[in-house]
Amino acid sequence: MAKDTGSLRALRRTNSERLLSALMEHGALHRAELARICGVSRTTVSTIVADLVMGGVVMEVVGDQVAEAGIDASEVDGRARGFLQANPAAGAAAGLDFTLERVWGHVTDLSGTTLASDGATVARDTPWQERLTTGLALLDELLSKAALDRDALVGVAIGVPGPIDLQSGVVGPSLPGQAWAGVNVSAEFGRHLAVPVLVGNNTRLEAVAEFTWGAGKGARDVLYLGLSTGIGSGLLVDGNLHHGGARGGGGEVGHISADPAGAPCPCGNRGCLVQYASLNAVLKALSFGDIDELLAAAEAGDDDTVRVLREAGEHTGRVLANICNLLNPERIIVGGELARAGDLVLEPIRATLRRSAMALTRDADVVAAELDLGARAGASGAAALVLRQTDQLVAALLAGAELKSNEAV
Amino acid sequence: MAKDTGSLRALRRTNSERLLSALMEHGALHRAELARICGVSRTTVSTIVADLVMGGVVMEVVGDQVAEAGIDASEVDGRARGFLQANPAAGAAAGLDFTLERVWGHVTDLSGTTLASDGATVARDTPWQERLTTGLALLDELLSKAALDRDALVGVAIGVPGPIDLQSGVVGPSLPGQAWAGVNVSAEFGRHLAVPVLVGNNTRLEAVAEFTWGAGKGARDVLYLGLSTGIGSGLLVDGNLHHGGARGGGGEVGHISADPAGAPCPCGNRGCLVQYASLNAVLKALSFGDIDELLAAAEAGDDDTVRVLREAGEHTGRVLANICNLLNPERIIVGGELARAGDLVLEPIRATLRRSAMALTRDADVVAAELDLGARAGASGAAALVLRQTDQLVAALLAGAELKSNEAV
DNA sequence: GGGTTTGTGTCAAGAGTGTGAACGAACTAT
DNA sequence: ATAGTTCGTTCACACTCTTGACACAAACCC
Repeated sequence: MAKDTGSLRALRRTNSERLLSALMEHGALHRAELARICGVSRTTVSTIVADLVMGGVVMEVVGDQVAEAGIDASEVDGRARGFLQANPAAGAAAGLDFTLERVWGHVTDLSGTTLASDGATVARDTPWQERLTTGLALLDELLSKAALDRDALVGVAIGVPGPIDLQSGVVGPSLPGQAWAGVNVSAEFGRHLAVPVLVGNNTRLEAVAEFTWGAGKGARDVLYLGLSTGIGSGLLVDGNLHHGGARGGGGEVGHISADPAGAPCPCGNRGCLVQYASLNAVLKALSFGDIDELLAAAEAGDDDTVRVLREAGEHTGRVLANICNLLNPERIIVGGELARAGDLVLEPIRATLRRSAMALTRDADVVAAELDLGARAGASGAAALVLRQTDQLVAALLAGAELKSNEAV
Repeated sequence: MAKDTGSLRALRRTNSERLLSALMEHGALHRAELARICGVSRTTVSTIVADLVMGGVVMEVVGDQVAEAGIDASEVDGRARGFLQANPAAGAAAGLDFTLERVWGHVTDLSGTTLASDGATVARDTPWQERLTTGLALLDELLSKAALDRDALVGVAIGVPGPIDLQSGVVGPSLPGQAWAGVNVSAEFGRHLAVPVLVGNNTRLEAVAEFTWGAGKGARDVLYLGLSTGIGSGLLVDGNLHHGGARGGGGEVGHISADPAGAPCPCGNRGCLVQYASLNAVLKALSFGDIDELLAAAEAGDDDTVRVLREAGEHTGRVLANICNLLNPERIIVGGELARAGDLVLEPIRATLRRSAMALTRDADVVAAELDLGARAGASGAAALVLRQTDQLVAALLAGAELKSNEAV
């Protein structure tokens, strides 16, 4: 089979893809509606759907599931519709998120439902080869928990610290001692996995998680800001994730200068935002040991704490105002540990933004991240990144379905 | 005809589009090569090409034109190839650029060759309705010069000052007295033109011109900076023109703050870049009347002039460093009148950028705009914008070709 | 309750598209 | 001049989608 040149087969594949994509996007549909959406005849829909059901990619919705899917079929005249939906269990997406001392793994089905999620700690000085095997072991463990094997995966995404060069795919240096620096993560994991491997920066993956399931849902121009040890960001431009620029070095909001007259930063600039609004900077200014002390003091209304958080927010707001004038996002999501301070940091951001940005760009919504800010966010974002690649995903599913239907015959 | 639902026709159309796109991208190809590139059989290529030739969209390259197209067919064995190329005369693209006191029009063929280009002046207080008729008259005049009629157009793009709201398509307010404020330019021109009408900000269109034909050729992540009366910009993200954000307010680099402690700006911010690096600001600081005086003094080596230009460059460089850390463009193009000062302003930009941006993002090329910086740039960019929409363009050509081939029968 | 309306899903006939194999054409190398 | 190579075209064939017709199922109308 698979004489793929055949452009008549390509037509059928194209139509199959359209049908499946429509089902994944709209949830559950009946054949006639599907035909209208995709611009093909009901006949064609029926024949293709029969194949897809045979391949296990699509399933008929029966009985209670109809109500569950939130369809009211009773409102209209005519024959009852046979509803169809993409089979969430036709495949799985996995994400692995490597931070300095931890690996977190996350496996979801195609609807984004979490099947398994867990983490493991690693020593700071662990070389990347060892991290890789640890990550793969974690992945296999999660898969077995979910009663799946690697064949079920439609893709895997890997989160690492630091920038990823767009052309070479190699991770660039960021912090000294970055374990993955100089490694082509996609290629290395590709040796062990038979599916596409995507790579992204940790913070950008958190952003993807928010775009997909959190505060960024439905928006097309979003900036996610991660106020953590460092300050990273993820950017959604017209519905597409920004790739990080020519050498993947983009998104470093933490080293945008909030004050050109400020203190020098190791990066070469002066008055970088990290000096005012990173978790480290705030803790240091208040001599707190960790975020919980900070939050306790904030809740108690400690003046110094409120002031430092306000100043952090104001500096952040000034930087955001500049970004708004450049890109005019419709929504700004603030995440990272410091976002747990809530309005104490968000309100100063909003006020400064409204004061400093231009009339047309200043009304961006500034909202807190919705997803849990723990270690899981990056890994779930990685899985989300896989699910976002609808095209590849659909193609993978169809290839798999073709195999299965052939086996069946 | 044109029962467009027919998905078999869709297949043929898809293949026709692929063939035509390949021809437009690669220049000139023979049938076998075309088949290899598009993944279809030579048979199919032959039949489709026959139709396209009939429709006038594609033409056979004969005689001297072969050498002209830069093909050496002699190097290989086998039968001589019949080369094909997209017919540049199969359609035309037009751009109209409205500035405060001028309209400029530009008409090109499909290869981007200028067919006609001219301008007209209008009074500052002319309402938009009158500007519209002036523009259309100019367009018709240019078309008649080029011996074309409106049917030949595959699209028109309009440049206006100010932001364009993404959802509504309405021009937002910018300068007081902006003639187009509140107008849906695309819809209004659409009443008079039977082709797609695109709308863009003046500066962004200059950027498109540079991306397409000037200093931005071949790059995928580019920032164009227009240092003129105001400071605007155009942004290319991974090969796509940035649309200006949620409300079209993006790109306002001039109101990014270069110094939070600087003087207040009417926009609400402090120390905006326009205060240091706009043409007006520089002229005012040196008490010059126009750009020519400035350039003369610069060439004469006047210390004050050199200093002010250096400071303008340094402020610009600081702002660009922040943008580089956010988006990591591979190339930055500096245009607008002030760019005529050349290295006197570019070198300080480069030096500041190298000092202030992060290691990975600081090596963006900073180059001067290549195209003439006169009134023509915006209009030619508008035409380029039309040519960039390859999909729509190809679709329009095929529709036209189908008509013509039917007429022929 | 029965007839009508509306809309769904499937079947057979028909039209259109792309492919593969085979063939003639044209050019290079020996 | 001959062999080898590649190109462009022709024809039978296989495949896909559509159209029109029909059976079916629910809701509406009287």
